[in-house]
Amino acid sequence: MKPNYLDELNERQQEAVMHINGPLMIIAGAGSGKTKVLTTRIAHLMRHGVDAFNILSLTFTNKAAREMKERVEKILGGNEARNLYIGTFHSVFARLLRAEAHRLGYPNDFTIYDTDDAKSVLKTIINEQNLDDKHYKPNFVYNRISAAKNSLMGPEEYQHDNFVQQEDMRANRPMIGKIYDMYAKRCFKNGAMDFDDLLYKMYILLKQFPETLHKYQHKFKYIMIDEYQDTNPAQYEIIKLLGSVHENICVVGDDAQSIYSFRGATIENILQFEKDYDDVHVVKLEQNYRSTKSILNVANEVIAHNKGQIEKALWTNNMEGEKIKLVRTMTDNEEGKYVADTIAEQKLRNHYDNRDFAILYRTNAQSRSFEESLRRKGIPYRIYGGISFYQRKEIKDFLAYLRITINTRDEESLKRIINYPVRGIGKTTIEKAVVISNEQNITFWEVLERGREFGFKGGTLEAVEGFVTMIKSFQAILEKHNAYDVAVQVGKSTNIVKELFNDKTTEGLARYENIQELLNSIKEFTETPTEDGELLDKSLGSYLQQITLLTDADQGNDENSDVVKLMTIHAAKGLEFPVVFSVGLEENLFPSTLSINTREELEEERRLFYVVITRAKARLWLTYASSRYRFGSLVNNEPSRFLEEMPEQFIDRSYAGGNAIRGFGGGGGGGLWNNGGNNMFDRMQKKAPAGPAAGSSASSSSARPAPKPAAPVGNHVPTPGFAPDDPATMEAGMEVEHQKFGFGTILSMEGAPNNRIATVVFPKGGGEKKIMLNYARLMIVKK
DNA sequence: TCGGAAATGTTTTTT
DNA sequence: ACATTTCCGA
Repeated sequence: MKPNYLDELNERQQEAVMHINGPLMIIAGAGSGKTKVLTTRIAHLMRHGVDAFNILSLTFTNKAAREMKERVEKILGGNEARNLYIGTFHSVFARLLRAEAHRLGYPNDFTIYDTDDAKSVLKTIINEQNLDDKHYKPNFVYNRISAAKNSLMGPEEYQHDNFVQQEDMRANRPMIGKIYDMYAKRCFKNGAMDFDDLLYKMYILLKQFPETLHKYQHKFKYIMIDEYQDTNPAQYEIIKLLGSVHENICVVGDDAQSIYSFRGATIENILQFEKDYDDVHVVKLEQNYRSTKSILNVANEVIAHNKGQIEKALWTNNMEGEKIKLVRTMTDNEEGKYVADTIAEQKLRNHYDNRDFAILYRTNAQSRSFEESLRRKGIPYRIYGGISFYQRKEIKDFLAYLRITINTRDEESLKRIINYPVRGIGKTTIEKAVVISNEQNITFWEVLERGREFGFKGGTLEAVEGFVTMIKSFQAILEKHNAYDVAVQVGKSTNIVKELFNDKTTEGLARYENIQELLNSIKEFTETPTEDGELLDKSLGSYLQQITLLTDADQGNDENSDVVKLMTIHAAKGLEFPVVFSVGLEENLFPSTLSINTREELEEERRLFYVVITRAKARLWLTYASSRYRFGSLVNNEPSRFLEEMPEQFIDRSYAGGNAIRGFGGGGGGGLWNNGGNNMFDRMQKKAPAGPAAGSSASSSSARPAPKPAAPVGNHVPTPGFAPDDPATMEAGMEVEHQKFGFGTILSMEGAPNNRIATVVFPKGGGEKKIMLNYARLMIVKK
C-alpha cells in the first residue's frame, strides 16, 4: 500500500521522493513543486527507518529552511522533525564550527563578522599599511577576498597563484594578497570569522581533521541540497567530503534560475554532479503548478534566448489567464503611483488582499517611489531586505557590548564601544593601546586590562579601569543567566537605554524604540524553545551565534500579516504571488550596466528576468519609466532589451500608450521636465551640478538650464516632520496642511471612497481649492 | 577635542 | 538623494 502522502504527487515527483539510496539529481523547473518533493522525501526517508538525526538538509535562505521544517512537521506530525538538521549552509556550518572551532585555534564562541564588520577591518588594515583607500577600496578588496575563499584559496595560495597575481597586477592592485594575509591574521587574532569563513573554515576543518570528517560523514548519512545551481566551489567541496562515504546525496536545482554567480556560484556544479558519482538518478520535474499559460509561455520564450541549458520543457495545465501587462510611465514617481493605483483597483475589482501583491525590483534603491505611493494611498506594505535591522548603528553598538562580553578578542567590537557612551577614552588613548597591542603581541583587551602597567594615568586610567570592570561584571553573570538577563544588565550599566530615552529628537526616539525591539527579540529568543534538537542553549553566546546570520527578511515572522511585499528579485527567489509587479525594466537598470559586458553576465540577468516572471501565479505587470532619478539627477533610459524578447500574443500593451517600445527618448524631451521641474530648480539655486555625473545616456540632461516652475505656487514652508495622513481619515471641518498651499480648512468632501475629493480653503495659498486626496499630500492639523 | 558644515562617494544582486 | 567622511574653526 502506498502511503497517502504520495497521493498528492505526480509520477515524476513520486519517483524523486521514493528514491532513497544513492545519488539523486532533481532538475526542478520553476513552480514544479520542488519544496513539496523535498519535504515529502524527508518524511518518506523517515518512514523508511532513516533516523532524523542522520538527515542534513541545506538551503540558501533562512526562510526556505523554516518553511521546509514546518512542512516536514506537518506531514510527519509529532516532534521527530526537530531532530533534523535543516538550515542554511552558513547557519549549519556555524553551528558545527561552534562545536569544533577550538581545533582550528578559534574560541568556540567566535564572533561572526557581517559584511560591514569585515570591510571595517579591511579599511583599518589598508590604512595601517599606508595604502590609499581610494585605490584599495575596502569594497573591492572584500569582494576579491570573498571570491578567493569561495574558491577555497587561502592567503598563501593567493599570493603564489600566478593567475590571480596577474589579475591583481593588471588591475594595478598588487597588494591585495598581502592585505588578504593580514586580514586573515587579524580576524584570527580577533577570534572572528566572516561569512565566507563559515564555509572556508568548515572545509579546512574537514580536510585537516580526518576524525572530525569521519564523525560528520557518519552523522549525515542523507544529505539534501536545495538550489544546487547556486552553490559555489567551497560548498561543493564540503558536500563532496561529507557525502563521499554514503553517497546519499540529493540535489535539487534549476539551471535556468541560477542568479548568484556574483557570489561565486557556478552552474558547473549542477553539470558536474552526474560525473562525480556513478549511477546518478536524474528526475526532471517539468509540470508547473504555479502560473497561467500566458505567464509560463512568456517565461519559456525569454529563457530560450540563453544558449546552453539543460534540456527541459516546462508546461502547465492551468488556464491561459490574462495577458501580461506592459506599462510605461514618464518617471519613477509615476511608476510608483501607477503601481499603487493598480493595486487599489485590483483589490476592488478582483477581491485581492494586500498580501497577494508583490513589487519586485532589481536594486534595493528602487523601493523608495513605491513606498511613497503606497503610503499615500494608505496601503500597508513591508520591505524585505535593504538596510537590515541589525545593521543600524545603535543596534550594532549594543551588540558590540554583548560580543565583547562573550569574546574579548574581538577588537572590532571593542573599538566601537570603548568610548560609547562617552567615557573619556579618546583617539590618543586608543592609538596608544593599538601600538602596545601590536608591540607586545597581545590583544587590545589585554592592554586595557593591564592599563596601569602600560602607563595609563589619571582620568584615562580611571576610565579604562571602569570600562574593564564593567565588562567583567557582565562576564560574571554569563554562567548563571540567559541572554536576555545579560542584555538588560548591559543596557542598565552602560546607561545606553537611559540616554536614548532622554533623547527626545525624532531620531533619538526611533533609536530608543529599536533598542527596545532588540531587547524584545532577545527575550523572545530566550523564551522560545529552540527546535534545533540538541541546541537548547539560551545563553548569550548562543544568541549571538545566530543573530548575524539573520537577514532583514527574517525579522518579524509576520508571514500572515496582510501587506504588500516589496523586495529584490533575488530575495523573491523561491516565492510566489498571485499578482506580481516587475518594475524598472529599463536598460542600464535591468539588465544592469554592470552586467552587460559579457554574454555570461547578460545571460544571468536574463535568468533573473525569468525568475521574476515565474514568481507570478495569475497576473503580471511589467513596468518601466522613461526617466528616473539616479545619483540625484534625472536620467533617461530605454526600455529593457528583455521586453523585446517576449512573444507578442501574450502581451497587452494597451496600458503603455500604444507603442510602448522604442517610442521615446530621442527627441525634444521638454515634456520630461513637468515633474522634475521644482526639484531641479532647487538644485540649481544651491549650486550648478558639477557635471554630467552619469554619462551613460545620450540624452542625460543635467546641463540643461533650469526651467521655471510651471505654475506659481504658494511659498509655504512645510512644518518639520510633515507627513501626509490617510485620505480615508479626512472629514469636513478639519484643519489641514498642504506642502505648498499652507494651512487650510476642509469645507466639504465628495467622491468615491477610494477617490475622495476635498474642497479646502487656504487663506494664504490662493483661496478655495479642490484637492484629489489620492494625489495631494495633506496632513491633518486639527480634527 | 568636539560639533557642524562641506565635500565626497554610492548602487547590483546576499549569507 | 542620501549617507558618510573630511575639514575647519572654536
